[in-house]
Formats: sequence, C-alpha cells, structure tokens
Amino acid sequence: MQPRRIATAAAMLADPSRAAMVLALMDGRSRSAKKLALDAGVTAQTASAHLRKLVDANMLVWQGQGRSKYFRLAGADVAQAVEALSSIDVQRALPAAARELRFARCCYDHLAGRLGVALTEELLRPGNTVLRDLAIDLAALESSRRPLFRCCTDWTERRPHVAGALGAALLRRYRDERWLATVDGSRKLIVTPAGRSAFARFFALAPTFYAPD
Amino acid sequence: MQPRRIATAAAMLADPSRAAMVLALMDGRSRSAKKLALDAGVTAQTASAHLRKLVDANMLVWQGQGRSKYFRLAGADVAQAVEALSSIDVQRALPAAARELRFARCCYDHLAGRLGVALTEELLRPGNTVLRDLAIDLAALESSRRPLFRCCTDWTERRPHVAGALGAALLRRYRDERWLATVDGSRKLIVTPAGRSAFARFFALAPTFYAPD
DNA sequence: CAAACGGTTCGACGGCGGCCGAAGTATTCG
DNA sequence: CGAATACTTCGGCCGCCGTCGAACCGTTTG
Repeated sequence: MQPRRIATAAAMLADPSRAAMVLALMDGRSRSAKKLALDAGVTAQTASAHLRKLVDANMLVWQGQGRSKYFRLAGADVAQAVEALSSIDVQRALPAAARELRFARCCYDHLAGRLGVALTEELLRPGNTVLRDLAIDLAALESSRRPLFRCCTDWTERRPHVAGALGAALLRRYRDERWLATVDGSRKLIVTPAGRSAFARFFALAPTFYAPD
Repeated sequence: MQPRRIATAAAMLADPSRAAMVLALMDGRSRSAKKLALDAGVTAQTASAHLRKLVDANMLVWQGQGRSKYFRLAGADVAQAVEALSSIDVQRALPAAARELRFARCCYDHLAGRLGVALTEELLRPGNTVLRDLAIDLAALESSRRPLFRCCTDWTERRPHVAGALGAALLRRYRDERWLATVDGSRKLIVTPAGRSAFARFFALAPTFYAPD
C-alpha cells in the first residue's frame, strides 16, 4: 500500500534528532557519527540507533574509515524531500537564521537560494552558451547512472533551481574556481570577488543583483 | 529552530491514517471528513482528530457546507512534499498499483506521470506555440497570487513536470475539452480518443508514445 | 417536533519509540 | 601490551500519541 510507504519515509524525518542529523548533512558532505550526535544533541548510543534507521530507510549511506563511520545523504531525492517539507507553511517573516541562507546555500550537492534560481533561469534561456563557455562535459555526466537534470523547488524562492548530476557538477566547478566559498559548518555560501566578476561575465548577473532586498 | 519545523511537518505524514487521507486528496479535489475516515480505515472520531492536526499544520484547508466539512490540500507544496517522500527508495519493480499511475495521473491539481513530463518538455521547447494555440490567458494567471510556474519532480519519471497556476490551468483545460478523463476515485487519468488527436496536433505526440513500455 | 446524520469532545487504554546508563566490540595509539 | 576512542547492544524507563466507546452539538429531513 502507498500510505504505509510514505508514512515510514516521513517517520524518519519526524523525529527532531534525526531531522537535525539529516539537516546537518544537507551540504552534501560526510560527517562522523559522533559529530552527528553532537549536532542532534543526543548521546552516541541514541545517535547510533537513529543512524541505523536512516540507513535502513535508504536515506543515508555510510562509509567506514578506521574506527569511524562517515555518513552522507543517500541521494538528491532525500534532499528534495527535506526542502519540500520545509517549504510547507513558510511564515511571512523568516527567522534570521533562515534569511542568511536565502541568498545562496547548498542543497545536498547543488546550489540553491536566490543565486541558484537566478543562475538556473539564465541557464535555461534559449540559445545560451554557459555550459559551453564553462566547458562542462555533458557527455561524461550523461554517462553516469544519475539523471543529468532534475529540478528542485526552492523553499525560499518558490522557484526551481537545477539539481541532478548537472547541478552537482556546476556547484563543484563554482567551488573549484573559488567563485563560491563555504562558511564554517553551515550550508551558507558566499560569493567571492572573483565569483562576482565571473557570474557577471558568464551569466550576465547585474551588480544590483547583490543588493539586499 | 529548523529541525523542529521539519520534524513537525514530517510527523503529519508519518502516521499511516493521515498519510492515507492526504493521499486521497492528491487529486486536488475535496472530500468530506466521513469519506476520508473511510479512506483511512478509522472511525469518525479519530479522523476528526487527524484532520484537525493537518489543518493546524497548514497542510489542509476546509470548507463547511451544511453539516458536512469538505477538505482539500492547502497547496501544491504539500503535494510536492508527498511526491518527494514517495520518491525515496523507489525499488526497481514498482507494485502493480503504482504502475497504473505511471502513465498519467494528477498530482494535486496538475498533470504528472509520463504524459505530464512529455507535455512539459514539449512546452519548454524554444519557440513553441502551444500556449497561444490553446489560448491560455497567461495574464490572468499571472495576476493570481499563486506562482505561475513551478516544477515538480516526478517520482516515477524522475524528471520535472509543470505545476503552479499554469499546471493547474492546463489540466483543467484538458479535462474541460474531454482530452483526459478521471477514473473512479483514483488519481489515474486516461487519454480519450479526442485527447490523442489533440495531443498529436498541439504537442506533436507520436502515436508510438502510447505504446506500453 | 422527532429521527437521522455529520462532526466533535472526553476519557481511558495500549503500544510504540526515543532516551540514557552500563557493558561489550573493534580500532588506533603510545 | 594497555589505555583511549568510536561505535554498538542491551535493558529499563517514560512520555507521547493513535485508537475507540460513549456522550454531546448542530444541521437536515420527514
């Protein structure tokens, strides 16, 4: 039956501790069980039980390294479900913490927020040449098992941004080029000076785009 | 705090009875409390409690009519969250019931499934004239408070289909023209003979498209 | 008005599940 | 080897929440 499947998937995120863990992994990187326990504010034993459930539910994958266990999200579907859930009942006034994430953040392994949406829209404009300009190897991405293009609806902007293998490749590129930089352990991303000029050149992003709203 | 928000939203769908109710509303229509109680297989009292919670959580809205109360989804965000959750851990072999929905179904108030994805891709092709051909009044849709365009990732196709005000307007149109017909109380949609020729004319859908996969 | 029907409130029951302390395994390091 | 560290298992506690029976309100119908 369908309801049961959805209920069990939702139940994984219905516990604040598990939600905190998954949220901590929304930047796409891996974290040890201990770190996740701290993130969630529970002891190691409880975290262990939670992580086991999340793995059993195919929401997390894990990878051993010495006496540590590193966890990361099992796929972009999980990230999308989390984003979709947080998009429900967005109150008019976002809390300060959320507003910080509004401009640019990573959603699992791709770019989200106002910047993500804007770059996506530019990318989809007919006849654009950004992918060629950046020399993104679409053929290589296509051959991966992961779908090339998926779209993910932004909970702050309520408009789509690009996810999937392409979204991941783009964010990786932005980081490698030092156009975007990560902030401490948060999902927030900041645009470097080099990034500003690059986005202006390749995406025709006006300087006024960065003005506070 | 962020985790708590997500957890409470997920908790709404974490109960099989509530999940069944929400699922029963995924076709975008309204249902009475009694009907929903039957759908979920619980008594009227329990259903009442569940529905109250769902309304409090802004996932359902309700509308009184005489001594009856009719519920429907509060918005497309809810439908999207449900779709996203069901997309997690899609096993290779879909159950028979799900396969029936694969070709065409309604997702809240717009079209999803293989047909929804195909029509969306045709719609997005540069220079297409479908919206003009069908005389869709974009200006009127634009003026509604609801966002004109949103995309929703399909859990069967894993590719985006059009949602938002435009998606709703299109499905309404397809139904009004009798191109698509609903099946009993399910979300399944079937293409009428008139629909086949219309989709061929406006969307250049080849007859082979309807072949079973 | 009385009967029927849809929805709600109350209270009690029962079970599931998150939590931690304590103890157990495995790996690393001195 | 022994100490320290990361993770797991076990057992018991506690609280939350879904469930239904019974009784209660409001509307509709005859």
